[in-house]
Order: sequence, then structure tokens, then C-alpha cells
Amino acid sequence: MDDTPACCPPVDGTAMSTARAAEVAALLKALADPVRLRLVSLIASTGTGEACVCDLNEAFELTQATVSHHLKVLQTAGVLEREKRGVWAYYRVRPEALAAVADVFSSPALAGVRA
Amino acid sequence: MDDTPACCPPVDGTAMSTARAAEVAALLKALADPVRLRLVSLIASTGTGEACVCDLNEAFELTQATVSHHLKVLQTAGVLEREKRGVWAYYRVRPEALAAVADVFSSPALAGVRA
DNA sequence: GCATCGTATCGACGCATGTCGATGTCCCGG
DNA sequence: CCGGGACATCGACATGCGTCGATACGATGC
Repeated sequence: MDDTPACCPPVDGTAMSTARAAEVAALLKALADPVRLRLVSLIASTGTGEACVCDLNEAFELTQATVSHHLKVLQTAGVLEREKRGVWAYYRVRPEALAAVADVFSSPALAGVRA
Repeated sequence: MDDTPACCPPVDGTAMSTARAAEVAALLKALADPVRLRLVSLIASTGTGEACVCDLNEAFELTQATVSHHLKVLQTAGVLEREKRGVWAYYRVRPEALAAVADVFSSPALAGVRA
């Protein structure tokens, strides 16, 4: 047996690459905010799958400018997509973005360690 | 019929609560960093499910203090747990934390909108 | 055309966060 | 007992981010 108290079992190459880590981190950063999380949830939980900004504004005790800012962050990250119909603007969730997050944290290399 | 161009189909109560949003956001904030993401990945991808700090230090071009800081953030958020054995400190992934994230973004209220 | 309403953008402010060097603490070997 | 190695903590700095008020922009209605 090897009873030398070596601390360093070498790391295999299964780990996430730096580039991919940056991608995922960018996506998570967009979602790592209570307001934005609730925005996504509110939009997703509508029957139609979309919501207009006037609804979302009333759901928070925040300035319209702030809500608009959060919506833009989510849109830039690819979580939401915007469509303007008439006077109003509607936001829709892009399910692929959320699925991507779910996939990362369901992957055997991360969550499945104890499987 | 109602042909007034009302923009506001009311929001049902299916959405995430403010309190839960804050919880999830805190967890996501801990994970929304390229370095921390790679730390979790590195630890999870070891055969033993744990890694010692000396390994992790060498995997980044960062100060030991910075890596230690990131590890503490992950530990505080409940993503990692720490165990000191002899001279070395070992970190292990808490699968429940990662599963919680996966669950949130797999829930029908969010990802399943288009199902 | 002009006032109005819905939404996006701008500039500024304060607070949180990532990074570092230096120092502290604990444990082990000699 | 004392020196050294492994990590954690501290203080400081720069940058990023959430929030706001004010303003700009485009479509409607009168």
C-alpha cells in the first residue's frame, strides 16, 4: 500500500475547460439575481409563454428603468427574446437557455459524482 | 368579445416567490464565476470526489489567497464542504446543491413552458 | 401636429466583489 | 522547542453591478 501522506492525486482531464466555464458563468451571472429570476419565472408562468413589460413593471417595487435594465441583461444573455407588437413590448423565455443550465448541473461530471 | 388591445393578461400565482428567488439567486451567485465553476468541476471530476487545496492552487494562475477565498464562498453557499486531514484541507462537492440548481431549471414552471 | 403613453437609454451614485500582498494560525518534523 | 509548510484571514484597491431620476424615442389618439 501507499501510506505516504501525499495530498495530490492528479486531476484528470474530465473537468470543465476554462472557455466553457466562462460561457456558463456568463449565463449564470444573468440569472443570479432575485429580480431577474422572478422576471423569468413570471414570464414563463403565463399561459401564453410571454408577458408584456407593463405587467412586469407592476410586479416589482422598482423603477421602470430598472426593470427594463434587467430585461435587457436577460435578453443579452440569451435567456429572453423581445418582440414589439403595436405599442407594447413582449418578452418570451428561450427554453434552450434554461435547459443549458439544467444540463450543466445534471451532467455526470458534476452532479453525478455520487451516482 | 373583448377586442380592446389590452396588453395585460393577468399573472397567475405559479411564479416563483420573492423569498425563493432570493434563495436560488444566492446559490447561483456563488456559482456564477468562471473560477468557482472550474473549482467545482475539478473537485467533482476527481476519482475520489474530493480534492486538496494544493491541487486546486496549481490549476489556476491565481494567488493562493484568491483560490482560498473562492473556496470559502462556495462553502458558505453550501456547494462545497471542507474537511481537514492532517496538514491538508480537502474539499468535497455537495451534490444536493447542484441538484437543486438542476431542479429549478428543469421545473415545468420554467423550462417546461414549451413542453 | 401635438400631447400622451409605453418603453428604452443615459449618467450618476453607492455598494458588492475579485484580486492581491502581507500576516496569522495550525500542524508536523527534527 | 523551534522552524517550516499548508491554508486561512485581513486590509486595500479597482472594477462591476443594481438602482435611480431624467431624458430620448416611437407609436397612438385627438
